Amino acid sequence: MNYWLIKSEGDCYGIDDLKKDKKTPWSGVRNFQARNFMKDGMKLGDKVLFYHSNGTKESPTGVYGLAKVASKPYPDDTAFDKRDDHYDPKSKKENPTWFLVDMAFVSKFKKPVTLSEIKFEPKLMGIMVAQVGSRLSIQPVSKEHFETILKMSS
DNA sequence: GCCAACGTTGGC
DNA sequence: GCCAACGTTGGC
Repeated sequence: MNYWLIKSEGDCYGIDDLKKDKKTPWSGVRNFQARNFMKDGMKLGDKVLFYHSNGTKESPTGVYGLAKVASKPYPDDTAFDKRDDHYDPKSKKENPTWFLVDMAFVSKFKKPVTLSEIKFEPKLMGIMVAQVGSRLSIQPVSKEHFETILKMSS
């Protein structure tokens, strides 16, 4: 079992959207490191922290809930679609550049674990998402860090 | 809205 | 293969 953190702009596609959809293809990732985590690292059933970036005062940046990996990796079709925001002419159907997995809703936290709380918690020292300039949209999380954040959410 | 940090591109 | 320029992310 591996643990992950995925980022989404909360007002673009947030935990409530995932709750409504129950399951969604995590499309549009156009970063090689993030792709490799989905393609080679993620296994069915892996647990995932759902993080909202670009928060506001009303809904601050932080972890809002839990998801899980709900498929094996498969090609990201949005890369083939000229009209899609994430169209990538270099990705060919016969040899796709971009892969994704499905994410399924697990739970929404009663209260989010905000980025400032994450930075303040000594047990979370070194967690990637709290590091300056950490822009990676899919990050591995240690079991200890994962469980600490879960505890902080209740 | 600003801007620092980062990944990617492309000229050489 | 280097590195400057550019576009994007994301915290504030």
